[in-house]
Amino acid sequence: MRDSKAENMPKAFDSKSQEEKIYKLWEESGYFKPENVKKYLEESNEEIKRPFVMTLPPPNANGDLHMGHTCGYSFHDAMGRFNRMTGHPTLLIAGKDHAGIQTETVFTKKLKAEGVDKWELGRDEFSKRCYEFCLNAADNARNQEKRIGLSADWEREFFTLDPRLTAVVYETFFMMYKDGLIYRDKRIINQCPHCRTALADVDTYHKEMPGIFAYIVYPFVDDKDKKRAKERFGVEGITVATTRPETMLGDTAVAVNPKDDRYREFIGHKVLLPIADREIPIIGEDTVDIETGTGALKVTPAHSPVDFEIAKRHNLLIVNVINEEGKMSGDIPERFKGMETIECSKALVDELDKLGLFLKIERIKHEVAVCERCDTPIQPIISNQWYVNTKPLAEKALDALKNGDTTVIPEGQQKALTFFFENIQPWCISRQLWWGHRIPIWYSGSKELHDWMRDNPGKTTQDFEKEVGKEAHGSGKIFASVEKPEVDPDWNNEKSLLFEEETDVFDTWFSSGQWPFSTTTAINGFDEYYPTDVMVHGRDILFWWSARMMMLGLYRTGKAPFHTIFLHGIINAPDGSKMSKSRGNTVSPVELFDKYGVDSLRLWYYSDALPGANAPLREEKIKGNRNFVNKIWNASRFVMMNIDDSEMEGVKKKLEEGHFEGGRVKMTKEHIKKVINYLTKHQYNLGAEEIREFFWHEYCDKWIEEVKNEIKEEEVGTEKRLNLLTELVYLLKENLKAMHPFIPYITESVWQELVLMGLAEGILMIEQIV
RNA sequence: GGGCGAUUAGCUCAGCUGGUUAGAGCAUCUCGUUUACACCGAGAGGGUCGGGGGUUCGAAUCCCUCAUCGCCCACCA
Repeated sequence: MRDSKAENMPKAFDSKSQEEKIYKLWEESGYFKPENVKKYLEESNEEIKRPFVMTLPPPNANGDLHMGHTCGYSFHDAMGRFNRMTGHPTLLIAGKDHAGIQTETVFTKKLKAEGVDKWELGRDEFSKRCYEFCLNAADNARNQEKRIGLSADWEREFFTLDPRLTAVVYETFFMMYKDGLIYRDKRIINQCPHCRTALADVDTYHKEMPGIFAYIVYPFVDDKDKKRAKERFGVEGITVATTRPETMLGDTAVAVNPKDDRYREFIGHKVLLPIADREIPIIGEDTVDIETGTGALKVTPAHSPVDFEIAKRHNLLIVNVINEEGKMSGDIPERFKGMETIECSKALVDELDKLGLFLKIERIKHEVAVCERCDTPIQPIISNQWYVNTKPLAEKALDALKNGDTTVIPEGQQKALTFFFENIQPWCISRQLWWGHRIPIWYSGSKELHDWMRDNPGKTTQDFEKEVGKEAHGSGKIFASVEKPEVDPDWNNEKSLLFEEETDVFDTWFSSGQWPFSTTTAINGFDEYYPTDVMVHGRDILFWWSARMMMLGLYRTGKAPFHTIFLHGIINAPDGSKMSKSRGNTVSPVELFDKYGVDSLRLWYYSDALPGANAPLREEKIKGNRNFVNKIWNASRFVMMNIDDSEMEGVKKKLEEGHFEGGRVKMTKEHIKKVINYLTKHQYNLGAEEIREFFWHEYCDKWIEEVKNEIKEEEVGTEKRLNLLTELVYLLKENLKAMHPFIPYITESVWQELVLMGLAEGILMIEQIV
């Protein structure tokens, strides 16, 4: 250990070595656990308030933290530390996310590099190895969380696939299934041909891409119609315009607006779908825009959500022509089968041109939905998936927002969330992946049988056998259960009973949407720690995450999972653009930790990453904060240095007696009151400004300078000197407490220096701000 | 198309429910200090608070309107 003399303190605050040392001290103190905080409060006769609890967003287990993560954790930690220092046994639950699609992709690549094929390995072994991979890889992210100073209870950290959480997630699923809130449905879904899975709407985003607008003639069947069309339109049919010619093979109608004079008389008549040679009707639909294209809309129910709705209204056939891989398939001419959609589009245009049915092509730019993970344009296809009926859940969430059980900061985002809940759509929760929580469903007979029975209401398993040509080995009913069911009461058949297990996994958000109650339940602390207090994350995942947590939390517990959603700002690149790996403009937080120290970065987050704001990275500001942190170090060093060895006992005694009054004390007390107020109201920018302003310009620039002059003339050991020095120490300690939630490392480092000199005790982290 | 937000000093931003000469950090300039700290101190310059209109004794703050920018949601044959 270093000599406790202040003269031996280094002239500049060495953040890196101190951070390591101090974090270890905190961790070993045990005060990251609420039980120990409680014990401490009891022993020191402090008031014990209700627990303060936050469940933290789990970052990807195999990734690095980015500037957004560390921003969030800076806010979590400030809230946690503030509450811990004001009488609340505080629990921060951290986690690591299994991150479905992303991890499956990464791990598959990793296996490949090792010469292992995922399909040969098989699903169970893959999952087992991937689980281990995640657990091992999690150290990296965890160390980065610790580095930012996060005072989480690491003994209660969770991996999102932890069996204890899975149990809760399954329980929720069974309840919802029983309540009819979860159902299987055949709808248009967003299929990512690359990831080969269904995606929820929120998992896609829109991107402007070049495209085509092709005009194609669908000739009339009836000669009279042909003649009339020829007179009117110059061609013997009705012309449709489309951006995706390949979908025409799945057309089952042409829709026109009944108000459209050009086409009204043809409603109910038939055209011949070229190439497919299928007669399809002209139907009247008010939703068709007369102005767009030719005013005649080709209807492809299987591959367009809008067309699907039209088809439902008009009882149209649904013809699937694109499969899960984005390739042409189904009831189409052989020559197109297996083609990529673009290839097929070209081939069709060529053929149509030869038939004289292709009029023209326009080059356009349009917004295309693409997969959030891989940027591949999504294919809308018809598919059987699992859904959550979100309507009733959203209503409860809306109530919670309206009656103030949950408040969103900033206010504008509360409106956005309200709007989201008011217009909520069914939530597709099944994903065709291996990595995740397998949906606990067993199909009696087979999945195919079940889906066929749903498609053909009123028909029997015998009909299935006849029409599909496969044997039925079950009733087609569904059993929600983790373990394979033993019997199917509806199966009284001499044929053997077989069960097929659902292979799909849950959307990650279905499990992470239960985070506040799944984690508190898993630590047997639900009664004590739920509902939690504040949920902190970036506003980019408000609908994905907090919205789901509210719905599922209210459903399971009847209580909103948190009273406040605090959405910190988004950190952008210095030029104001989004940080992204593909742009190559990301900055690693670790780099900034090393360069300026953690406290400096934290302080910058508090002042710039405000709710509702976009914060372009400003290194000069972080540098300025570094200077402030160093100022604290040196001011403290100076105070300590000025106490002569012979005066030490006197100062200690006066500190213990604790009679402090006068202008400086009064001002400091008012200052601390302000800081508490700012922290209570989540105004971290004002808090950060306040502590900086006060410590630097009041404590350092005025008071220390004044005292410096006043003691210059004094003999060592006089009462006046002792009083002045003791007051400075006292005020320093009070300031350190108030500053600790913002900049924990420097304040604790100084506190520990004071401890070495016998001017303070214990650990600052647990000191109570009065 | 719908929603949300922004526009204040050279730059990045504060400024809560309207109230004395509009603030901070960084940058710039002047002076000082080298036994707490040059990652320092004292001080200075710099803004008709996007335009226009209104409410008010009083508006950066409330209302209307226009302009520009950003984000989100939905759709696009």
